[in-house]
Amino acid sequence: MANNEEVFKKVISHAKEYGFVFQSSEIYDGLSAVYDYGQYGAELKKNIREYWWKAMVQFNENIVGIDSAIFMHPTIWKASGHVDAFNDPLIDNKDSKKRYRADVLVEDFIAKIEDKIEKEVSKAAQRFGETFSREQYVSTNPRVVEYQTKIDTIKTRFYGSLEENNLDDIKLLIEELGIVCPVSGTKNWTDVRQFNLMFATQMGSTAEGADTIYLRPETAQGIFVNYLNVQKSGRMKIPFGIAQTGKAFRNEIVARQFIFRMREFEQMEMQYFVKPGTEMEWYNHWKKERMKWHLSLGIAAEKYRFHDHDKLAHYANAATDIEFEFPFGFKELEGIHSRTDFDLSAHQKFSNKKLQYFDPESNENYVPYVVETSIGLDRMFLAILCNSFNEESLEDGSVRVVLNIPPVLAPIKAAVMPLVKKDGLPEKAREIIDALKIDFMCQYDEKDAIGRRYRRQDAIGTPYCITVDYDTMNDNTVTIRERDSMKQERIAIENISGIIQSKITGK
RNA sequence: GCGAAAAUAGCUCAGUUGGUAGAGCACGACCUUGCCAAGGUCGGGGUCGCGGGUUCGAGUCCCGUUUUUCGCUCCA
Repeated sequence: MANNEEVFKKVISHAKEYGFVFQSSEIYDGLSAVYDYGQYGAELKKNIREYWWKAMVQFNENIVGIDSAIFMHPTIWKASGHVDAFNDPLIDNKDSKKRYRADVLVEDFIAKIEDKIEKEVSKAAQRFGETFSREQYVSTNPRVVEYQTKIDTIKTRFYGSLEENNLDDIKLLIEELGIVCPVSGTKNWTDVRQFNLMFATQMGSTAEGADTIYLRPETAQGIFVNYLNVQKSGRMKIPFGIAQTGKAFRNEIVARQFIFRMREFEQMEMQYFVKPGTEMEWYNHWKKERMKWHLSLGIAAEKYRFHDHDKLAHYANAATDIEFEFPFGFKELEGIHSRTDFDLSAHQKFSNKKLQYFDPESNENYVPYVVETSIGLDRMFLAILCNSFNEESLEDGSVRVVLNIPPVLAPIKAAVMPLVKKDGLPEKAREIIDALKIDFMCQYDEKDAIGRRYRRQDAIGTPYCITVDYDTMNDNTVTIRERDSMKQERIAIENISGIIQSKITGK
């Protein structure tokens, strides 16, 4: 594991040194858990996005892509459950280092008092037998009344403070009640803090007219609220899918592990709308399809695994993660969720608009069920980077740092270089790259010894190097050197483009 | 958020009991060589993460802070 930590550090510094990923705002000491993509990172990221888009949208006639706005109507986040579900006051115990929801601690405390009441009630019930009236008992027995009063007082104060956002008083209440941490048994609490995982901003240019709106914490809702627009304007028939890639924002409490968990990140999501009752069939279909997509990149199958959820989120009736083995362990890369009609029904309710689909086959109206595939683009980027990074020991004892990026994703597809910087070789190489760069990202390099230039390309994962030598001047052939094998082949200039194309696509 | 470690040139690092900032690589120019990285000459680049303190004097000691990595925690 210590070894893996080393590897991860090397990947991170390689990413910076070679222009893949930079810390955001670095000259101002950086901004926590925000990163920028550099010249090669932006290419790699774009290529991953395109590879996904092709597999989902271009290759599936019944899936279309959209691009919805990051800003959305605030009520959308009430309907989706994000406002309520992620607005909890949290408190930490300093001794056990456990974090609790303050409301849960208080509710648990109240539950204990209620237990006491129940004990009193059941004792009394035994004593009085059939003549026992619970209602009368709890309203007259002084001890029970006292308990009940205490509960009411706590509740009034707690929810009052919560309403006023008076977090100090919530902490005071917890201290006054003598609530202890179930793990450490101590009352050594931090202040109560409110964590809202959504970023808020103001829309409207005047202060009094401004409304709070949120930066979307997921891209899925943009698809749900547009599903009828797309269905009608695109004459889509169920089952059909809507795909989207785009930025999402989460105010993570702890954001770490390089670009694995960032506050601003990019998702690639597809929502598949199906007839209720068929969702499990499609859930299994997409589970299989998505794993196939990952394996199509030539990454070892052992690096991947499914992790089926036992505990399901409020919107799902089945869920699994595709996990990838990062240097820091198997972690979620993609989620596949059967979201039922939770989202569409919620939007139907909150918007007062019918979001039903008329099924011409069965002649019925229904709210479709949704199966979602959702992959983190940045995580995929990190997976590719970690998986590609290699320090190879060569036969001559030297070490070669190489990124074995799948050619289809490589930022630069080919480098063109003259063997020497004279005798017309640079001009010839320029001619070649000028033709080649119309179809491929290419790079020209004439500085330093040729072997060194090859190694520079290895470090950024360029799969092919085209070298112009003295033979080129006579017979219009060049050598093409392959990154992984370091083998060279002599080919005609006119065939370069076709050969690179076929190697990249594997056809 | 708690705890641990780290931060010196673009990168990797050295810097002695506190005494005026170094190396290799990389980068730029020129010369030389020419198929798997490190030939020669010259050159550019650092207020040692930031802010305080102790001291005649701080990269070095102390405090705070920021960022990163790790453990715990959290994770729609």
